Amino acid sequence: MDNLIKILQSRNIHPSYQRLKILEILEKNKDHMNVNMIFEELLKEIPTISKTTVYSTLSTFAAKGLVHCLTITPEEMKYDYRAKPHHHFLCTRCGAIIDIDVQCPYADTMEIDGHSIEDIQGYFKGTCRECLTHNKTQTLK
Amino acid sequence: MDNLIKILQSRNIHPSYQRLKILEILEKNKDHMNVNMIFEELLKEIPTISKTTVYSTLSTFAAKGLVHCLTITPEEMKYDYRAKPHHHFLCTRCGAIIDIDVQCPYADTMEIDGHSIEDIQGYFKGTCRECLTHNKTQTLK
DNA sequence: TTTCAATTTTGTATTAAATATTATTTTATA
DNA sequence: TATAAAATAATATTTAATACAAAATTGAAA
Ligand SMILES: [Mn+2]
Ligand SMILES: [Mn+2]
Ligand SMILES: [Zn+2]
Ligand SMILES: [Zn+2]
Repeated sequence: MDNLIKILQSRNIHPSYQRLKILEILEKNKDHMNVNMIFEELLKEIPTISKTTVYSTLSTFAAKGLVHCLTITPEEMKYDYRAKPHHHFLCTRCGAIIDIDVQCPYADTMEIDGHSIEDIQGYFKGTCRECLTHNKTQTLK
Repeated sequence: MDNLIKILQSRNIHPSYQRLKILEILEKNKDHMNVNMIFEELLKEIPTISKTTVYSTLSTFAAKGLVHCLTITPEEMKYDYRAKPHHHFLCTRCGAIIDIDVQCPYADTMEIDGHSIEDIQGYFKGTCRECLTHNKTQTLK
């Protein structure tokens, strides 16, 4: 927990109880959670938590570079808490979002066609390995 | 217009008046329009057009591979009508979405980590060339 | 400690993209 | 022409995200 406090302080984010709990949840489930998943987890420990706080905290985290925002699905934002930049695969059958460690030739580039790059997101979409082998039928839009 | 009919027929899409007009708009403004932009354009020629029709038509076009769906912004879906696959740059200052012709090493790959790829989307985000030179101040979220 | 401003959290209301549902219109076919 | 299927339109609903204001908490000055 002391570790989490330092993480927030190093980014000039006041380590409130709510923010620490949200960071803890992101650390624990290193997946690609949406606001509702985080909110539901929080409810277990902070019954008074407000969804507005989750939105505002994630917005703060994103602004300070603590989390990355994924728009891989059109429904809602997914939040990624992982140090190394990486790409993602979205399975259109089961909805899984899988980390892809590709070596993007622009990963270390700060500029492209004269535009200054601050973030790179690579989205691969298709059918995941699991679904291919199990030959599942359900297909997401 | 005969050309547009053939495009739809070649993909087994019945060339209704509404669909042809939507395709025409997509051809004319080869940009990255959202449903509302297309709807507003349509209203000029088809005052009775329904937004539901725009949604359903674009959904059909996407299913048949006529358009590509971009989730580069979290607000709403953008539709891309261009033959060659390409990547995109989003300027977080002015909101411009610019085509990027990068040579992605996975562009011609159909598989990654055992997952079958059907679509690849590369999103670069930052400050566009225009904004850099004009040093504009407004910043989008 | 007390006071007070700034920050953070919460509750509520609102916005708007997207979908669902049903009715109407158009098209194709027997 | 009659009928079924497909496409369009109108309306209602859902829900992620934001806006706004009130309440609570924090931190520093007095
Ligand atoms: Mn990830
Ligand atoms: Mn494009
Ligand atoms: Zn899958
Ligand atoms: Zn710009």
